[in-house]
Amino acid sequence: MPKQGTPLPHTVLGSDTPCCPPLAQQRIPAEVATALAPAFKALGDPVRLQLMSMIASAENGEACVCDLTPAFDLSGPTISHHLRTLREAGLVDAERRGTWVYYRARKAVLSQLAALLASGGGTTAP
Amino acid sequence: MPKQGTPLPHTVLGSDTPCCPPLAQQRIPAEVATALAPAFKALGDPVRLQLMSMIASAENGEACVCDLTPAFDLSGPTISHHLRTLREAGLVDAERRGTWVYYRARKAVLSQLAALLASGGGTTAP
DNA sequence: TGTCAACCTAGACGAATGCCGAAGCAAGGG
DNA sequence: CCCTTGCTTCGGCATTCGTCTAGGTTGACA
Repeated sequence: MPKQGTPLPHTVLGSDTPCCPPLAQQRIPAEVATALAPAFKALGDPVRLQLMSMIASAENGEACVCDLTPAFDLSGPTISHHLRTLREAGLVDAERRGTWVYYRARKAVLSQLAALLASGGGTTAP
Repeated sequence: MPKQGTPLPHTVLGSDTPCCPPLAQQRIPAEVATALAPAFKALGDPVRLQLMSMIASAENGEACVCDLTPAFDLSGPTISHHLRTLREAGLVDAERRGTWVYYRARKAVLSQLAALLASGGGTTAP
């Protein structure tokens, strides 16, 4: 294997995921839970949650790593690792353009997760 | 001291949490990320995600542990531990009624999380 | 009162996670 | 051509997580 063939891999949770009936409306099957849990787990860290927000709310829908890294008190490799986690959870896409690497949010997946958490019928009941 | 005075404690993420402007609309501050990440982390496990769904979609809005436990190939204490995690993340409430303990979903919190993930404006962008 | 059932807590252990520094690849100048 | 800059991967610790068995604590019932 010539070492570094593929530029940047993604994973899972594309469009083959069953998903989507609101969590509170119908008991979700084990398969769906197993497929979606990694996405929530990826969001279950303050740094990644901020990264996700910075990427998703960026001007052109994409953010450069060179803009993301200095926003934290963490080393470059650590940020890279968190971005990799987000990528492997299917929450973002990465693309290298010239010198820099840009990350882009997969809004469809975010919507999927939002729909799952949405209360379906009875919104709130204080 | 008779040891077990308080019945069952909850934690965090009640109504003091800032929250809510969609993640993709505006970069969320570190405090908010820190406050919300534990909730996502709690959902980042297949078992807890299923538990959450079973509780949230239960008939009367509440589910008995005695109904939850046999749905998994896990020991009772393990399920109890997962329920505790959900409780400490502020996602569910627990109440002991006679012999059984009932768990109830905090739909308001779920809605909060859903709103955060909702794409605000541009739903999907293939 | 004694006994049983339901559920939680405590302690332990392997596996995964978060962090870093050092090293490796890619692109763009001198 | 080499050298610098940007980002990722690699190898290592310290910490956290998921699971179990064992041992309470509470409530119901004979």
